[in-house]
Amino acid sequence: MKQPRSGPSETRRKLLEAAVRLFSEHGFRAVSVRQIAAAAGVNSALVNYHYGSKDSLIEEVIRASAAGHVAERMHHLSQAKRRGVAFDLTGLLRIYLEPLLMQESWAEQGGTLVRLHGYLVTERPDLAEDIVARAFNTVNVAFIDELGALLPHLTREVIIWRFYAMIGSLLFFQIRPAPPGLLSISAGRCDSSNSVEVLAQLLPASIAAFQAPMPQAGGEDQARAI
Amino acid sequence: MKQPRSGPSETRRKLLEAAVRLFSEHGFRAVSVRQIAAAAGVNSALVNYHYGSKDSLIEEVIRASAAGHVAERMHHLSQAKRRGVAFDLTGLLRIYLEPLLMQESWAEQGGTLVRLHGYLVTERPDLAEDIVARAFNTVNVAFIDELGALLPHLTREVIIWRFYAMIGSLLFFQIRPAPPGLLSISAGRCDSSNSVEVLAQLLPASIAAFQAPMPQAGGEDQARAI
DNA sequence: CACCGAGTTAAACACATGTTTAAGTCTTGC
DNA sequence: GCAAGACTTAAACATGTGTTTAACTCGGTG
Repeated sequence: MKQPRSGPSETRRKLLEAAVRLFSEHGFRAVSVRQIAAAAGVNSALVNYHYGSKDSLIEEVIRASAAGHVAERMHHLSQAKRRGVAFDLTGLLRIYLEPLLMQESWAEQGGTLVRLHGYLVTERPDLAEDIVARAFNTVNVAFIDELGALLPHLTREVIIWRFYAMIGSLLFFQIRPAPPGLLSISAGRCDSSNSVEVLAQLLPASIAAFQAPMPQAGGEDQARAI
Repeated sequence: MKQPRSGPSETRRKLLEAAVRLFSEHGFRAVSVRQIAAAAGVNSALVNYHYGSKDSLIEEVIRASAAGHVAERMHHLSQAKRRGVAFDLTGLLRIYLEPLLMQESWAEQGGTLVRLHGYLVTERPDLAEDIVARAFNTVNVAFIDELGALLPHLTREVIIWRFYAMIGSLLFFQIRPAPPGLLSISAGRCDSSNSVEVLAQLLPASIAAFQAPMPQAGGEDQARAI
């Protein structure tokens, strides 16, 4: 009646899946190794056996979650470039944001990767710089390059500032449950768990933000003027 | 040679100060009661004696940190309204953002309150809705009202979406150390620990975002079009 | 068959956590 | 002076953490 010994690294996969789900729902610090093992239905010593340590598991979770998305977005980008299509700002930002919000490919529910990224950045800044650089820098640089080509009136620095501002908004909207106050202040009419709506709101605002003129040099003098 | 018994609730104050500093630097989950007591130079049982529990201390930390800022911003707002001055979008957003970034009044270093808010939202979503509502809703609603008066082409919902997008960017830039990739991609030229620079970058982009036209109705159809 | 080694298990380890306890100290008001 | 009570202390408590250990299972190979 016993299952045939589940093929090598069958439980490895189950552990990774459980870890992705739990980490993306509650963060890295709030989820224990034992909870992950329980969710995967295996002994808790196995995460150390298969992944060495919790930190290595975290690293692997991000790596595995990011790989598919990065590939997908790079593919869309090069495809759009080849066809010479979608190279207005709207098309470009859509290619960047849509996979992150809709998550058609890798996992079922949307936003998993974005939330993992957010938790990593806030809870494990010691790991974040390296992991994020490895996982996201290439795709981010590629999009920043394209943004630079479409926005010749901006320096690269300003583009980077605005790119990160957009990521910040995206991360904030992906917090679960909703960012506190969003629902109550809007009387329930702004629901950030509706990814389609988030995209519809974020896109035109981000486009306008990127199209804004250069900030005036010497922010010092400006900033004091209140 | 012993200090005269430090007045009642002298250590209460020391505990709160240490908690604000440590929580805002490392988050709520990463800082233990014992670390706070050690930083305050008192016995670790005293945080439970004076504050009841770690959760109550967290609540008090946010409440105490927010009180000064909220008052300051409401004061600036009503003052500007009375003088009929600064009521373009730039002036309004400056009144909102400047105290959060510069933090002239309550604490020395900038961004403390913003980081506390960010950690609360990501690490303690169970406490966040209530605490944030009590601490920030009045000032946020006040600013959203003024934004609505200045942006008659937008519905209130859209204003709320864009307001929260701005808060998300702000939170992201206040992460310490810098959001991973910001420094490396920009080769060190974008430094989010420079609050003056953050304000100079965030302000024109947010202004443009608020001035953007209404998003087209029926985001569904739009969003699928890739 | 014997055996190797990858996989799995329950138990233990060493330590950190938030909180409580019981005894103590000191200030204050009567 | 002395009792009431706010405050402080070291120690213990109960639980949870990541990780390690030693025994064990079992399929595949020489």
